[in-house]
Amino acid sequence: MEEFLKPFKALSDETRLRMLNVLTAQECCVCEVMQVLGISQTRASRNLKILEEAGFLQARRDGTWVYYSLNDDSVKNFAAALAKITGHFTTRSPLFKKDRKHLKKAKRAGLCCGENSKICKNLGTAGGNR
Amino acid sequence: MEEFLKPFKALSDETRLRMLNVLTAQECCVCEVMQVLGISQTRASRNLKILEEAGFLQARRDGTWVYYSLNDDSVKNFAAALAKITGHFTTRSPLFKKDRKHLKKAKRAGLCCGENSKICKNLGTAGGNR
DNA sequence: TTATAATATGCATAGATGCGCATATACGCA
DNA sequence: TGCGTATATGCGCATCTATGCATATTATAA
Repeated sequence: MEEFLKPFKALSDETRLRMLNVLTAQECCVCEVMQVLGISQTRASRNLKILEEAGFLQARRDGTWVYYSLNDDSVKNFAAALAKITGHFTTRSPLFKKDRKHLKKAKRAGLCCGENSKICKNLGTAGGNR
Repeated sequence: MEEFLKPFKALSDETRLRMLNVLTAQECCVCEVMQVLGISQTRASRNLKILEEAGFLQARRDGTWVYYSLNDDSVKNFAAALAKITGHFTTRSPLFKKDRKHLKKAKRAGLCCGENSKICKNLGTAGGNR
């Protein structure tokens, strides 16, 4: 997965949002999370890991237990970045930059609409590159 | 889908992030988006709609064309909410509130670990409610 | 070293998601 | 009213995701 997508994917799941909600209040071990949310051990462990790998959580081992806690800075930084989609994410992915370039070059008149509509259609069908 | 999940889901896709990136720069019709990103018409239309339904975009019809533009407030509000996961999202979903309650009631000692570990295991296997 | 508890992970599967194709709909114009 | 262009959508399929089950791994203590 594209690296910059990770945090977005991590947040797109109810279980994981519930986890953040709980961990915002206090650090918890896997065991506690699973009980508070009423979910299985596997589910707790896996989703905590996903949040950790996205940078939102940090893990701390204490004997047999692994305690997860919110990386508050990470959440705030991410939120701040999101607030100004422009620029920030652009610098993270060459694809984003390219899109911007395309946009600049394209004057609306020439881009689509009117006599160029065939280009439009061709593009539409040309795909297949899922 | 849970309503509060919508914006998160909407942001968890590369195509849609690219769209936001472009629409941040200027309002575009579907036709333009598909050409700038080099994607099919179907794909453009569908994903723009998803972003719109999540509240990030607004659509404006002008004759045959539908122009989409960034709802900047929406993005900023969402980002602000995300920055303080605590509280804000809690008020959006009863499930979130419930989790918090569980957490408060539970004293760490009694929650898991040690002699109560069986409860842990039972919970783990009890599931089946995917 | 062996037993036990907490956590992580390989594998299989049901459900969600993304997208192309074909087609429907919306709109302007003759 | 009929036609061309732009956009939306039903359907089907390939892929991704989340999860349970069984099992491995890590750590503690006897």
